Amino acid sequence: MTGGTTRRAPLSRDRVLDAAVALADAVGIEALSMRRLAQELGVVPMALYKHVANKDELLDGMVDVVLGGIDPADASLDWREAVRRRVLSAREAVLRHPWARKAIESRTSRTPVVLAYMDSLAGMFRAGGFSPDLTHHVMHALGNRMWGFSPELFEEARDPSAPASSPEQQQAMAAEFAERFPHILEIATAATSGDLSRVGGGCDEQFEFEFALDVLLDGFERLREQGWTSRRG
Amino acid sequence: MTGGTTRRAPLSRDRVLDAAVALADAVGIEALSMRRLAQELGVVPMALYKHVANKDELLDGMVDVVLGGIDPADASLDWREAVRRRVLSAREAVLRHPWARKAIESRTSRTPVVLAYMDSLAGMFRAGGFSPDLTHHVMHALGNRMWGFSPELFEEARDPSAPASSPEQQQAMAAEFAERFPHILEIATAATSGDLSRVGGGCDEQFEFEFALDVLLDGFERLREQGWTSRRG
DNA sequence: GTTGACAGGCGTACACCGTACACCTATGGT
DNA sequence: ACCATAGGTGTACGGTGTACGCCTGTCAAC
Repeated sequence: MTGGTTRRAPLSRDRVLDAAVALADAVGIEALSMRRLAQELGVVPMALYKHVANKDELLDGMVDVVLGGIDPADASLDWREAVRRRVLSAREAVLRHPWARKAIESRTSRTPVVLAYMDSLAGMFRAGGFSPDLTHHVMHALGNRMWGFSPELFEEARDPSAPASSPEQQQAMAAEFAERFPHILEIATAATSGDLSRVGGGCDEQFEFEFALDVLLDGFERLREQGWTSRRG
Repeated sequence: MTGGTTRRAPLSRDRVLDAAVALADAVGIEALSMRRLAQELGVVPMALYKHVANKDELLDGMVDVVLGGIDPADASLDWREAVRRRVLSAREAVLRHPWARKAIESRTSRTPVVLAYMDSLAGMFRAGGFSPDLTHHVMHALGNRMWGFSPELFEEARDPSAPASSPEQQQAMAAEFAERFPHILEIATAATSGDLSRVGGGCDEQFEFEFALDVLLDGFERLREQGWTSRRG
């Protein structure tokens, strides 16, 4: 008899990918191993290789899953709002998974999902009156902003396992920091409205992201109006 | 007697770091292991641990070595040219080592070298009349452009080990591509002045980089003139 | 039915990784 | 002359990705 305990549902590429995403969400990308993933699926490690060629392909697939969460394009909007929303939607999708950023950065392959996203973005510029030439360059300029992140420069990465230091040590370190990196201290102060106890609390990354995005979009708009072209030489 | 063969020069943190950089240059960052590095230095793997705490610290140190190649700041320039040169110098330093980009992206720690670079950049904005507030936001906006790269979206990553496909297959793939990603095809055509055989040859990454950088710098300049402030609420 | 191909899960094995721990030894200050 | 110590050694452990061969349940063709 086959019954008793219901037979485990058979694996599939999608099931493997979904489980990998869930596992990475739970334990982090660096703790995601083929063995651990197999265990999670109640299966022997080598079974996974019937569904993904190797770990790199697994990671590519996981990225595709994340990117699948990006909102579809809305054709009724003007180019600027359309691009803005799409990029911010990508950001949301990526930030839903803490590991996604690193995974996207480390992958270099262009899967069809990635190409489709880039294509729709390029289409928005074209529909908005951008020349193919200008579209090409602004796509480059958007760079990884397309994916909804840029390195979080001021992220403190407060290490909770760091050894606790005495107040005097902290004070000494703060003093040295102020001397060596006065400008960083200054802008950190500005960012926290002078409340230096909040420095570790981080800035409003969403605000910073939109700030940079809008500076770029403003610039693009101006270039478009001017009929900018790269004819160089 | 100690002579005969001259005794191997003793290790030091700097010697380890330099050897690691050279090895990564030669064999790539993913083939850089503690064991391989030790072998290169004619030493047993564990000997390295007297000079670096672990592999992560080794990578941090390597990044610092690379960043050491950035030109010093020139105080005689106006802010815009100063920032521009410094960022482009960082780009040069990073691109000298093919692995550096990935290494910088994967590290999250702020070593003193990194902080010093950020601080000098912030100082340029401040000296150019940017408020601490605006300086903070433009630093964020520069994002990884600070490090001289952004994801090379159109880099073909032509895999030479890819199986050769027949002309018919290639044609079929091209046709499918044109149908699924028409806008990408269009801007690729623009980028190569219509010579599609050059599509894989890549764009002028340096041009694209400076394009984006200048759009940002233009935007920053305008915000500065307007006395922009983030007082939000 | 019977058969045979085959998709998919299993087990073993290998080479490699980072690094903890104990040990040895040459060096230099006292 | 002493001994602490910095720095190189050797062994060992638990992890990794994955090549290779086997076994089994499913299903189409006869």
